[in-house]
Parts: sequence; C-alpha cells; structure tokens
Amino acid sequence: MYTTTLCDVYARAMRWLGHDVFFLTGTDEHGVKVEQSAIEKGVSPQELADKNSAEFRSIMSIFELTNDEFIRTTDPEHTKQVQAFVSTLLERGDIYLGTFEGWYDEGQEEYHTETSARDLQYKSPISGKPLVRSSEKNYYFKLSAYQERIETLFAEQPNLVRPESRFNEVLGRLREGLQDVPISRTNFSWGIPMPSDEEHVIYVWIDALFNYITALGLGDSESTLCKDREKYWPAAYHVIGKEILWFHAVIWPAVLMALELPLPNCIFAHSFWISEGKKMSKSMGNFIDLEMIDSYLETYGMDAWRYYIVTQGPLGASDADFVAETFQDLYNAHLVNTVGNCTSRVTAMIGKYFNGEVQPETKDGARIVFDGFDWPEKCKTTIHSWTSSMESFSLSQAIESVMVLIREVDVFINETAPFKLAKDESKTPELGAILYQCLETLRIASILLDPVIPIKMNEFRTSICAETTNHTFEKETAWGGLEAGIKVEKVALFPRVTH
RNA sequence: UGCGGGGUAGAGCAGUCUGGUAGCUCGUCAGGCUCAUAACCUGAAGGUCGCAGGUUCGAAUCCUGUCCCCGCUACCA
Repeated sequence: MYTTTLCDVYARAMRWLGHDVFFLTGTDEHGVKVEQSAIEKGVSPQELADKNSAEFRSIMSIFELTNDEFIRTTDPEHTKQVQAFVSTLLERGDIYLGTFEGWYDEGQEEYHTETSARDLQYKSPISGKPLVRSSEKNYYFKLSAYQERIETLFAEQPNLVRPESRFNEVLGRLREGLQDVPISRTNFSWGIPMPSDEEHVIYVWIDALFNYITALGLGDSESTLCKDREKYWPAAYHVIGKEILWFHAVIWPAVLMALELPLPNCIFAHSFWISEGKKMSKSMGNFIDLEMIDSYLETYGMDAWRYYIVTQGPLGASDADFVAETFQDLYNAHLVNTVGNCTSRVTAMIGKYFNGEVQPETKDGARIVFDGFDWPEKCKTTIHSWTSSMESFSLSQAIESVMVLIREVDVFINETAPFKLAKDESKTPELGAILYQCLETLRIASILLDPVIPIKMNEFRTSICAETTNHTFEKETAWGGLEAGIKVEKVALFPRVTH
C-alpha cells in the first residue's frame, strides 16, 4: 500500500511533466504459503488467491491510485509468458536440471542451510529429531555465470540500486560470489509448472519477478498487448520493499541479461514502517490495519494520509515510525497552517478588497514589482528543483521545495502588508498586484503539490476558477496563467483537527 | 563470525570527504502584525556533537581503542 502510494505520486508527477507513463502494480499469488493456508481453510488455492487479490484491489480503490494495470500472477497471460521465458532459458542452458543436497527436516518438510543447520546442532527446531542428509532434483538458474557481468553493471551504474546504502549492501554480497539458484520445487503444486516437466513448480519469487515484463506482453511478441506496450520497457523504476532487494538487484538483472532484454533503470528499495516506536504486531495492538487507516481518512482526509506517508515514510535506508501525534502535528503544521492558511488569507483578501475579483498586476501597462520578491523567478526556480527531485524519486524533497515557496508567500504578505494598503485608496494598484502575485504563486504551487494532495489542490483551483486544461506542464506552470477579472471564492482547504 | 551504516538541542535530521564562530524542521518562550483556520512574521532559550585517549595553535570533522543501535550474511517469499 505504501509502495503503491509512492509510485502513484511519482506517476502523477511524471504525467504532469508530459511523460507517457505506465504504472503497474499487482498481486503475487502463488507459493507454498497460499497453498497451505488454503488447505487449512478448506478452499482451493485459486479461491483463496481470488479472495486475497480482490481484497487488495478493494483497498486500492479506496485510495484512488492511478495504476494503469493491475497484474495477477495467476493470470493465464502471465503464466503462459513465464513458461515461454523459462523455456527460452532452458534452451539457452541458463536453466538446467541439477541436484540439491542439504539438511532436511522431515517433520517440517523443509531444508536448512549449512550454517543454520549447524546453529541448530543438526536437530529439528520443532520436533528435536535429527536432520537428515537428503537430496532432490531441482532446476537451477545459472546465476554464477553472470558474476562478472553483474559486477560490471554495478560498477557502471551506481544508481542502479537506491538508496545508496542498499547499493553498497548488494555490492558487499556480490563480492562473496554468486551461486546458482534453484528455481523449482517438487514438494508443492500451487504455482506455474515447469514447461515439459510438470512435476516441478516454478518458485514463486521467480514467477513474480517476471510480472514486470509479462504485463507488457514481452513474452508473446506477436500479441497486440506487446505491440501496444513494449515501448514501456525498460522501466524507469522498480519500487520495492527492502526484503526483496536481492532478487530485484541481482537475480532479476541476470535473468534479463540471459533473455537479452534491457535492464530497469533503477531499483528503489524502501524500508519498513514501524508503529509507535515498535515493530507492528497484532497482539501489541499497534498494527496499522484498514480499520485504523479508515479512521485517519475520516478525520484528516485522503490527501493528508498521502502527505504523511509520503513525506514521513521510510523511503531512505532506515525504518520510519508511524506516530499518531506526529501525524497530527505534521497535518497542522504543513497542511493547515501553511497550505490551508495561506490560500485562505489570500483568497479572503481578494474577496474583501476586490469583491472576489482578481486584479491585474500591472499599472499603466507595466508589471508592478516588489523588491526582493521576483515571483516569476522564484516560481521558476522551484519548478526546476521540484522537477529534478521528482525525477530522481526524492519525493519529500520535491514537496518540501514547494512548501518553502508557500512560506515565502506568507513572508511577502507580512512585509508588504496588503491589509494596510487597503486603507489607502491611492495604493489600490499595488494592493491588486500583491494579491495577484500571491494567488498566482499559489496556483503554480498547487500544480506542483497535485501529485501528493490531488483532491485538495483540485478543489483549490476550482474555487479560484483556474482549472487546469490539457495544456503542457510548461504552459500550466508559466507565470501569468491566472487571468485578471476572474472571480475567486474564499477557501478553507484543511480543517484544523484537535484532540 | 564477516561486511556496511549510524550514535549531534525535547523529537526528527544536516554538517564529517576538503579540520577554524555547531545548522535545519517541529516543539518551547518572548516580541510584532491583524488579511487569515489561536494563523502568519521576527527573535531568543536549549547541545560535554556515544565514551576514552592521540595528532594539531585549533577536532563533531583526522588517527587509535571502546560501548551501544540498525541493515545484510542468499536458496526465504
């Protein structure tokens, strides 16, 4: 949910910038866990997967995320293409049938690694029975063959994995050497069968990795899906949780190399949310579940929810703490006191002094300028830093640059004191110009904040009669887009929330 | 065990590479203003920069030791 919201902000920003965006999310539905849990519940794995996926999508719909496609790894289209890709890899010898040997826990039906077996003193942690040396046939992906190419890749693309600390983490593990990885198992059946050897089922994680390209139809080059969507590969970003970094940063690029496909530009691995200083757990009562999210949405609204998780979330290397008090403080400080109050005071003055009619910023045909406040220039600077921050997925940095701009409007109002000029009729042109410049800056800021708080920013533009059309980003954010003479209503975007 | 990151005001962080008045956001306090949602603006208080040594005229910054926290240590999705 968090991950998808981040992508949503990025996708919206990129659409504003005029890029042709394909934003993909979905559900990973295969695996032993699903199979076991289905057995326990007395339903088929497919039924359980359907239920889980539907639930996930219903949650998604609440958040109005703008993904262009929702892929399910149980889609026949996905399954078919995964088998096609695996067949190709088999033909090329990148996947081979090998023997896996290890310490097997007969009670638990699972293998332990050499190190973990030693830690357990070669006994089952559950039953206490000795582990047995056992072996089975598995299909392996020849990861070891890609050691050198992956190392070169990392040397040449220092931004392949972000944040930087994750890049270094992977690099460290890379130095320990790559071994071939098993990609199939025979002890469960809920998954995609290996082509031509149906006893084997492809491991969930490798099946799931392919979603990025099966959603684009790359595994079926004759399909219309592929014709329509192949232009979207390679992806600009794969945004993932840190727990699946290794697969995305090493195995996935190696698989793509084997298939001679281009690699994604960047894999961004975020960290985890903790809650009120502790790891989330249901028994602790600090689990952020749907019910809790709902109560936040009800109290603060969806935009506030997005604003909080995007600006305070664990996009960096360390986990972030979800704290109710911080949520409220941030909401009041940024959304109520800054965005809400500033838009309110500006629209209120236009209402009070000009009957709601926006005045021109000119006098005798020339722009009225105020020392130290070159708004067209300030806006341009903000747009530039916003753009580069957004493009590099520094979402909170992009947002902060806009907040700085809005705070400066507050400074401007305090220094030029339009409410004093209002008492002097000869100053009417200046008064009108000040308010024009404030409102125009806020209009531009509202476009920049649109990716995070779309509902409120749209509401704002509607009430100042400055709805965006389908002009280019450059045109929409150009100074002077606001026309003199339009009618403005006083706004109150974010209601104050107190305990 | 090994590799990597971190410990700076009440909270969250920047500064460390390229030594030289310790900075930002929020909170607290005081003043200003009154257009605005008890808001906004200005200013102040608050820190032995994990601990102990060393180098230097001078160390948050460089070196050594030490304590604590976190991530990774693959076949687990």
